[in-house]
Amino acid sequence: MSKRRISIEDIAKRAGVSHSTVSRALRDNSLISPKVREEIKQLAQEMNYVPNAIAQSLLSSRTNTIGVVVTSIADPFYAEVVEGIEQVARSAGLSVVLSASHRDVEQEIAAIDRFHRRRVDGILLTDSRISKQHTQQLAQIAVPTVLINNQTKDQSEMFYSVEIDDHLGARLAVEHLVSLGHNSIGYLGVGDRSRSNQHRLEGYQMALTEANLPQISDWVAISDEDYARTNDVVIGQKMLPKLFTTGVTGIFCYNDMVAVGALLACRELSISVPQDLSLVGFDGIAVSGYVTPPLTTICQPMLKIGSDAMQMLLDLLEEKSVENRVLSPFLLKRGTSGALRNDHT
Amino acid sequence: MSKRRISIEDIAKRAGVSHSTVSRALRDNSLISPKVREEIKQLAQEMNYVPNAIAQSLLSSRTNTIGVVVTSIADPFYAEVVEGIEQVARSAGLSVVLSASHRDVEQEIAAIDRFHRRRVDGILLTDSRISKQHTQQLAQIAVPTVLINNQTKDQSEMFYSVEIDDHLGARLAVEHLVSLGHNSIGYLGVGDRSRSNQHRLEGYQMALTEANLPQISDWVAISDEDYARTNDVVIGQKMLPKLFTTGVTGIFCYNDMVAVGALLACRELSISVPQDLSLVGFDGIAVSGYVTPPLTTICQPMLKIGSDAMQMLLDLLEEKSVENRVLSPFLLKRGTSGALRNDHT
DNA sequence: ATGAAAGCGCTAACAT
DNA sequence: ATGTTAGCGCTTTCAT
Repeated sequence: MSKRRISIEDIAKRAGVSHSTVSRALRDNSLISPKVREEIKQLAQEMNYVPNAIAQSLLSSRTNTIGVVVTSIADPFYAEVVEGIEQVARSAGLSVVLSASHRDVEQEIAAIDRFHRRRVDGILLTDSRISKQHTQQLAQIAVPTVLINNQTKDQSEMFYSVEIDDHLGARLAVEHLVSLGHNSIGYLGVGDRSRSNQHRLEGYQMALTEANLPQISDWVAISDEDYARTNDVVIGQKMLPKLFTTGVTGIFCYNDMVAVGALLACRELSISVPQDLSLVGFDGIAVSGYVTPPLTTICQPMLKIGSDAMQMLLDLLEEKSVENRVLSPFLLKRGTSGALRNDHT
Repeated sequence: MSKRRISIEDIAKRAGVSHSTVSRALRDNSLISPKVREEIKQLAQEMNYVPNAIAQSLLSSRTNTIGVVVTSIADPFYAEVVEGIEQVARSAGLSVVLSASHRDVEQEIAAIDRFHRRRVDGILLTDSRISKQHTQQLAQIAVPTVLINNQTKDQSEMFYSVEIDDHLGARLAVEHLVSLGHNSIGYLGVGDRSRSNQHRLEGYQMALTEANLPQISDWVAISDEDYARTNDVVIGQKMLPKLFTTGVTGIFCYNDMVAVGALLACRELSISVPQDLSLVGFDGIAVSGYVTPPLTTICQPMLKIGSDAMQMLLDLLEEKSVENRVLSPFLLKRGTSGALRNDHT
């Protein structure tokens, strides 16, 4: 492994010209005579010259790189979002540096800090937990930043954002259950996602109110901090039994993984879905279509969330003005929701 | 968004010292008096100085960055592998640049080329399809490269590699079915994964031979190119009906997604699994545990594949000698495999 | 203990 | 049309 790579200088020597001539020839500068231009290009090819993007960056103060923070790379939801990000980024000639935060503010800050040192051109933060105090610290860095499904309540006025309409999604879920005749509808949520969980809970409550349905506190089950580190399927599995005993006939779950867990618990307990209990998830990740029965769920346009956010970042880089986006989820009716049985007590 | 960031020079001016003093102070050079060292550090803090890794890289010819190519970011298998990669990379202070190849050689080459321009310190290629001719082109670049589950048959002598023992995995799958009493065992494979599909098929055949079981060509179904772009679940779904009519009682599927597709097809056709048909998958991705019944599968240690490969890369960067690794998969017995029914024709 | 100067590989303004 | 020079931000000799 030779340490030094071929540089523009090396080519210049071999060609008997100055390094700037080489630079110009390689960049198709019109001032260079077509003849030498071709010669130099040919030579560069032969010498296996690969331009040094680091040196170019130092000069241009553009790295053509963006940083992306996800909670976990193996998270099927954000994997899909990142897929959307990467597609747009790549076609714009930008590389994606990926880092995982594991829903930990410290790790998130650390990742952002590494991005800054690397002088990324822009940053995309998913499920961000940076609070106001950190914001100040990050504010002066002055790198275009777009938040995707931001989880902090207070500020978004500093950064741009792309979000899903959690209120709407929750209402769609509950309204769907209501339309099937359910009137004892529960919510199975998670404790560690502050904002989205909060919004989905609010949407759930609003929908119940509008439908003139009762709200029983026992019908709302939010996993406590003990489960915060376990995965969502386990949360669903553990929480379902108790929630079911409250007599609910339909449950809106925080997300698909929780719903899958709930579904597994139902099988364990011989609760028939949707005959005994209807389940609605949220996200629309692939796995939701593979379980039995396939999950009725509120779909987020995952690829679009990613590509929209990335497009916003591109616009920001070109100093265009952009507007925050709130995308709408939609109901995908599948097998886990059904009409309320008449004989249900 | 101010264009110019705070530089070491700016701090130097404010501190009334030279920029090299600042550099030394910041790097804890022992020659600097403790007093000014602290003063300068303090000042840097106040001025929100963020060191420019680009400039450092230009000098050190080390970017502390590695490039990773995956087929698709949203692929649950490689997502898990990348998770393992990123964990090790991060704790070693390296950032991960991620790119998707979509199983296309051109895109793979393009990604590698971008990595080279960016002067990544090392490269990790998953499911690589680069053939011998490309290898030459890539050889002179001289960046430590580790292949993960490489798909090209010919060469690996140029690069290091971490692989799963596909032969072993296939044998484990078939032997499991044999041990359950099956003697008409089929293979459901995919057409576009040259090497791993080939190896799993070979392992299947070897295991059958060793068990003195018949090999009927109709029992081997490999999806043709038409399905190459569709996802694996669809492949399983489309291929199963015909394969089932050949009278097999057990099927070893190329991977979990194919097996999930096969399982969905079975439900469609009212084929009971495992009563009428046993199914074995490969990979051990999360979804395999969520379907009904949960999939019996051959597990690959995905996180370990990633972290081992990354560790190899780290060793390579430190000029240590490394050896290729072949990891062993293992059987996870779950619900889709069962004893052969006596009344089966 | 600190400053001055060179140089990493490149681009661009300024000669010629 | 091409060469010379400066400089991006940093580290590292080499002086002092």
